[in-house]
Amino acid sequence: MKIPAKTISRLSLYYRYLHFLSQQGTFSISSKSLASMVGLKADQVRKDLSYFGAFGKTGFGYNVLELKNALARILGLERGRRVAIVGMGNLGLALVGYKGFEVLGFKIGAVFDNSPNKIGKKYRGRLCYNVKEFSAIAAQEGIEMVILTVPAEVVHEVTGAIVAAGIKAILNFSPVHLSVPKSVHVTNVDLATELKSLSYFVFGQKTAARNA
Amino acid sequence: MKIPAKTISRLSLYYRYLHFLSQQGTFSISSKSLASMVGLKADQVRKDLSYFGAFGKTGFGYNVLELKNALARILGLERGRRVAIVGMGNLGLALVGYKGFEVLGFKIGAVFDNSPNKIGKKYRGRLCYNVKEFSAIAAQEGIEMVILTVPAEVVHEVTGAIVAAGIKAILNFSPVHLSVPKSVHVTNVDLATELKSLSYFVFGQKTAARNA
DNA sequence: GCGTGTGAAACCATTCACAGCT
DNA sequence: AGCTGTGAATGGTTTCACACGC
Repeated sequence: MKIPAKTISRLSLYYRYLHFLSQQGTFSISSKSLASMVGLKADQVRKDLSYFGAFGKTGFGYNVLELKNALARILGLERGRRVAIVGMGNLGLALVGYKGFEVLGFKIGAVFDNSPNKIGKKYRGRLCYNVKEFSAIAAQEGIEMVILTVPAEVVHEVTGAIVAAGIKAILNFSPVHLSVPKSVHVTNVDLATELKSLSYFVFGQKTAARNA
Repeated sequence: MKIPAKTISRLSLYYRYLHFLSQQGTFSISSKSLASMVGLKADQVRKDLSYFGAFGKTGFGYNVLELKNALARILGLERGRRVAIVGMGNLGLALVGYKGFEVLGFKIGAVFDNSPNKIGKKYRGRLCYNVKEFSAIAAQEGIEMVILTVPAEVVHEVTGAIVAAGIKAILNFSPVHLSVPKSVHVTNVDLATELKSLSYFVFGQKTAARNA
């Protein structure tokens, strides 16, 4: 069966709320309550889960811990993945300190930059390596995923090195399209684009004059 | 005609590349070349544009500057929108310094926090205000959009203040669902969720055992 | 020939509605 | 009674394919 990509990102969302609920000691939850927490309909939650199996008990709901563990398995989170951040500019720096990653099982295993000012310095306790050494350090540190926060000018070069090192997952914050082999998964997070879309919904004009 | 939300985010993307092309002095471009820059098919580009009019010349392509200006009009970017950042933690701090916003016509008009340690300090030249004064300062500074980077615990309270101040556009980085009136547009950027989705595509298992 | 604009077709995702279990 | 799991229906988006203009 073909599973929609949107289903996957919703599963990630559910996982976060289940994590929270399990910390609260909540034992069970219905699709309806879970849905209202994340701002969706109960149908959607059940359909999403149904792609992967039947996790609930009829007339009862879901066991929070069981469902959380099932989602961890599905999402590949059973063991903490080691992540590198490449590019110690503003954004990279902020992400090194972002607690949301560690809580959910990701470990920042190494950070990289190309500037002599930054290489060798420590950021939140992590030594910054030369991006030229990426392949060696990534292997040594068991890096499996990369968060890419470098400026547009060096994206292609850096991406080449990351792909060559065998990394298959890149979360790309730089505002350019990455060309990578199909076997490498890229998710783009584009802050300026998000703002522009938002601008349309509030201020944009729904139609434009035909060109003269 | 109903315009897909996805079309809008792609228009934002096209805009960025057109901006770049116009700086290079490129005069015209075909849907095919534009598509290859952003990693899409030419059909998609043409279809997206066709919702708003006919901007191209048959057998020739699009005039870069004309198309860029048309998109600016459509997206509501003709004049710089003033944006506030609420929450001067790691991420908020990084975003104050993020150049991508200013380049594309957004202005960081004010920054806010609730901590006495931060209120009154300057961040990248911008005075940090008490979030309690949000309404007054936002009016004074002509704030039209908000980037929300506060911790989960205070999200509801802060969101209430933002909505009460009449803001209609929120870019939410906090990992909780915002409940706001339908007239307020929220776009969520959830970094941990993006990483988890990525994890699925690389490490996740496509099916799970039925529950025992 | 090259490249746009656009209906029509194909594809994908969400919502509905209900059977079935506890 | 309450809630899940899922086929069927609906709705939305992308891709196709072709008429038309330069």
